[in-house]
Amino acid sequence: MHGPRSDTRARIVAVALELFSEHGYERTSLREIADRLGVTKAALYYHFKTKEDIVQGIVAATAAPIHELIAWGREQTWTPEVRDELIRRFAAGMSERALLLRFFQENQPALRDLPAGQEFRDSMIALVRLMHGPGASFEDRLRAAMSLFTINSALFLLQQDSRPGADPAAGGVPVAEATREEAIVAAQHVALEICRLIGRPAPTD
Amino acid sequence: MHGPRSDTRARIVAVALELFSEHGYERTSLREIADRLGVTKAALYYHFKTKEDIVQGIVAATAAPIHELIAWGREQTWTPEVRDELIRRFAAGMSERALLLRFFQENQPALRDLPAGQEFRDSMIALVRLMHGPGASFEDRLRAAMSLFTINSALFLLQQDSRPGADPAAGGVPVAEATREEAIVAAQHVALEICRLIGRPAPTD
Amino acid sequence: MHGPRSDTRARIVAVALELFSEHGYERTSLREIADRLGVTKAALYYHFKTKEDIVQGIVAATAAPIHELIAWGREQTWTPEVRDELIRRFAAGMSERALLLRFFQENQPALRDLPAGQEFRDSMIALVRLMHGPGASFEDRLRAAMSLFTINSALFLLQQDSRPGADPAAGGVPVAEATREEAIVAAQHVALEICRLIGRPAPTD
Amino acid sequence: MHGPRSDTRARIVAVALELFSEHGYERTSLREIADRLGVTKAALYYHFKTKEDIVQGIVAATAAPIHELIAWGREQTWTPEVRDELIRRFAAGMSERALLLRFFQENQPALRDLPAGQEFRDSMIALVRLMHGPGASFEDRLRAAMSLFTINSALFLLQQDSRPGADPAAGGVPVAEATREEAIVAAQHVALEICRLIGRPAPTD
DNA sequence: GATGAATGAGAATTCATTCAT
DNA sequence: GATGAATGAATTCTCATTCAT
Repeated sequence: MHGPRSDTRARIVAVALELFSEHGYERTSLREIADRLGVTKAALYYHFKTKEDIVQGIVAATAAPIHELIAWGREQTWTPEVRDELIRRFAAGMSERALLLRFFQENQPALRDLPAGQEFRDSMIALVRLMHGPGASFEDRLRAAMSLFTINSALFLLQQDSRPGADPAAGGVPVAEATREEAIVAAQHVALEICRLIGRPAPTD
Repeated sequence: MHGPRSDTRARIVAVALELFSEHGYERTSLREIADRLGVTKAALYYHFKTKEDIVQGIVAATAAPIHELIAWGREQTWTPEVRDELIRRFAAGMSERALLLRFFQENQPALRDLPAGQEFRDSMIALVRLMHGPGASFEDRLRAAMSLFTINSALFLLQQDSRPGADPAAGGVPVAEATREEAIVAAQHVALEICRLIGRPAPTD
Repeated sequence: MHGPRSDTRARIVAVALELFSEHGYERTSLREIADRLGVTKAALYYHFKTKEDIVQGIVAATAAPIHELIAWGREQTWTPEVRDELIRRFAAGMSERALLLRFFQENQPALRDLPAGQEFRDSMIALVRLMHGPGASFEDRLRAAMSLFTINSALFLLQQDSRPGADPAAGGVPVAEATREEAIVAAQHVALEICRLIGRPAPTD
Repeated sequence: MHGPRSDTRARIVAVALELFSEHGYERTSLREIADRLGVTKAALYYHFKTKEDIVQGIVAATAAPIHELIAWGREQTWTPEVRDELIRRFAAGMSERALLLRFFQENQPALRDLPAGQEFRDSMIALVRLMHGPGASFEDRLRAAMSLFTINSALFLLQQDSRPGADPAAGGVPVAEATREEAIVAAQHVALEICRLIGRPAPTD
């Protein structure tokens, strides 16, 4: 082992993720990334072959926990407890992965054709399958998916609530302001609730 | 009445929505839109001041039902039945609005600064508020949001399942293939289930 | 006679001159002219074949007094008194022609190839010749030209003096603020002074 | 010393000034500049952020002598001799600055809003103030301005005289053809004459 | 006398990418 | 490990102009 491949490489990945998730992949130019790092565009090309390659780098640097989670899930025999544990573990790393999740959710068009994008979507699908177990109906697949998405959505909702421009009169009701920590706890609660609907008969509408 | 302002204008909106939702806002050039319509780029500029203005046109042409739904919701006094009815009505138009919803979900970075984007987000937030009623906790807001998102996500999930490249071995289990109609029914089921969690105490994890 | 060819035509000329002299020929689009008149671009094309044609229209509507002045000058036998009278008459109409003069001075690149531009320059040259009379040296031609330009420049200078952004410390001295009327009087004074230098031997530098 | 920042940068400035002063700022496209240099448009953007920025570059590369002249003038106590010396020094560099002066005189609309344009006008105003000294009347300011303009105008007049299209019959008199050198000498003569009018009582018209 | 709709040509600008040093 | 200089391809947008009605 010879330590990190290079400090700069890691810094590029970090800054790129930050800018991609904040302003979007297409709206972030390599110049912006280079500027923020205090290097030139050409330097980026020393570390990455293309802009798309930086995305690959981001995934490589961040996706390990999810792969581990999937690997773990595949070793287990499906039970409701395993299912709940999947959600808990998925929620556990959420805070660190928040940028990544946002990046993937909000940049689908750019990511659709990228290997990194495919890979990420496959991971999500794999997680969904692990959650609902074998032989599930479409309805159960949807429940499982929504349970996972809950984790992703909580921080998004939190952000909306604290958005300055938000129309306070909208809906006519005041809403509870939550902290980031409360949001994470709530996300896990709700996600568990939802995944426990799996296998239940649907309500009669 | 003087009929449609112009056929071309409406056709631009339709084609733009189609391309924007399929390939993304940034990846769709005005040339592509014009080509598909059999007109020149300059013709687009006769009808819309800027590319962003086309988005505004899309919203103006599509958002009416949602505004009506919000207006209806504001006239009602909140009850669980009203809440369920909101979901049903929201789900009702889903098929026609599928492109619009996808467009908004997958192009946040481009839409964030656009008036049309703000407006759409405000609409969603307003719906969330109408769903959970006054004095809701963050948890209940999250439940309401997830209930709405379920409608948006069902078609997304359906699409994944039928995606050619999908790794069949992923998760090790076969999944039920659903038709578009079944997906819509399932979406409403699950959305109702989730919104009925509103007000319940959270599970002990 | 059937009166003015059309009211709109005259209004186009007036508005165009105003905008051309304020923002420049190239920076003024036909849309701006049309908008300010409350008509469409296409309407302009009913009255004028091209944008350049509007310039021709401006000249046709404004240049008569200068042509008359030239005609008058050609009828006279040159004397210092005739020369002075040329300046006086040229200065007399200055206020009304201010926009036109400014337009021609500040838009040379656009006007260079236009017939209207040629014509205007020829008029100026003709006036210069009338001022210095036959057999003049280059120096005398320059004196005559500067005498004429003085009229053009006075309003320009006045405008600079009253410009808000003008650096008051520049040059370290306060300057006398003049009114428009004073400027016109001064212009004629100085122009006469200068044209009276014609025929004098040059100073030994 | 690290030599010229880049040869290309300087060549861009030179070619741009040439084309801007010959065909006008608006009528000169970046493609023309690039073509004449044998580079691509994008290369221009490597060296200058915008087209307007090239103008800034032109000024930066050419305005030093004028600034020095102003600085020198500010150090002197005003006397008629200082005033005359200002004109002489201004005239001295005229030949090299001819393009620049023409560019500024004939492209006012484009330059009006540019910092470079403001700066240039301020320089001219500053020179005028230095020429007439403290406590001048508007008339004296006008004399000072005309004296400076004489330098600018001489080459313009020369060019008119040698213009092929010039109507030889105009004014009915033949004119003395001058060489470029004679024009410069004449310009300084006449400019001095005019500036010596400063402080004189006006003629009775 | 005028409009609505459209075009063709071209402009400025941006960006990912390359490569010699 | 990195830079300076440059490119090629595209993009959004503007404008004078046309023409059927």
